[in-house]
Amino acid sequence: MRFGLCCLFKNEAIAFRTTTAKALCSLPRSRQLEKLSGICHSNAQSLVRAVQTVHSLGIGAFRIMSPLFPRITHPDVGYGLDDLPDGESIDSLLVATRSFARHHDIRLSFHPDQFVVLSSPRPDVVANSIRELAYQAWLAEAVGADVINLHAGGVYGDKLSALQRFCQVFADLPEIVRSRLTLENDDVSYTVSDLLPVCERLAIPLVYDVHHHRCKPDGLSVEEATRLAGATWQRLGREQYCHLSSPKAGWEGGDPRPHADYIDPEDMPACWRERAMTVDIEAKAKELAVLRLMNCFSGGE
DNA sequence: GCATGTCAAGTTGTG
DNA sequence: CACAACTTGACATGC
Repeated sequence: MRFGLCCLFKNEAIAFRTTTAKALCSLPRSRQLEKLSGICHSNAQSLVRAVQTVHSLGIGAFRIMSPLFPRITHPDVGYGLDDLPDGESIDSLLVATRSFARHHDIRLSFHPDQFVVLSSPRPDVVANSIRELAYQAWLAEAVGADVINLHAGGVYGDKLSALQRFCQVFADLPEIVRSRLTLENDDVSYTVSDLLPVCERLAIPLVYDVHHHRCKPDGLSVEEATRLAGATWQRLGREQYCHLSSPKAGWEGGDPRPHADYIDPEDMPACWRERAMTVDIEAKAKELAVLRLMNCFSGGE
């Protein structure tokens, strides 16, 4: 069992900077690139420190935040590493991240945010999504990340048509994207049962989020969903990936979807304990939540 | 200095 | 019909 941290730290002094398109637009291009170069260089340094810190804490996986290089695919202020004054230095920091992660077996992943929707009926939305995925895949290749995990997107009144569009778009994606793309069950629209046929058809893995499954059940037990999702990874010879979180307001009464600061050990499926798998911990207390959970199960492993 | 509103992008469900 | 929730800040602005 390998536990993973998502994007940020609570107590460690590791921060990721950003900027807005609006702020950049008020600058001439050369000043834009200087500003972006400073931010990207700082973030690449933070990424190296993040994987080092994760390793020293005994955590085995790290999800990299999508805007590591902010606004890089923006239509007006987008850029490439080559355009930045510190481009070469940034590139060497990515190489350093990759070699550290590989040497210490830190598994890296990406989770593009809600704007990346391959099933949308709107061609502009799909085109922007493909551009963003190409960027994340390039970055994934640079740092050695094996997973770019997506939700299936909207329903638009007809799930099967939406999934059909997803499959059509998938077929034309570049290989560096396709070889990393995974689908995750969400808490509103698509369950494990909905996604399994798509994953089988496209030969891509299914990331099983047990919290989403509990918010939107589909008749499968947690054990069945774990096993069926696991098979999509095993068939590719890859380690299974799952997500775990606890409801902020508890399972009774309020909305169970918002995430709590820490994981209630009760929410950890018993059938996961002895499994060879990566479990990303989605909790607001970040590395503190991962460490507390690891402590909880350290006797059992 | 410090508080507060704003930030590229999509979709759904709620008030 | 407008707006918050998804993940969660950090930045820019204005006092």
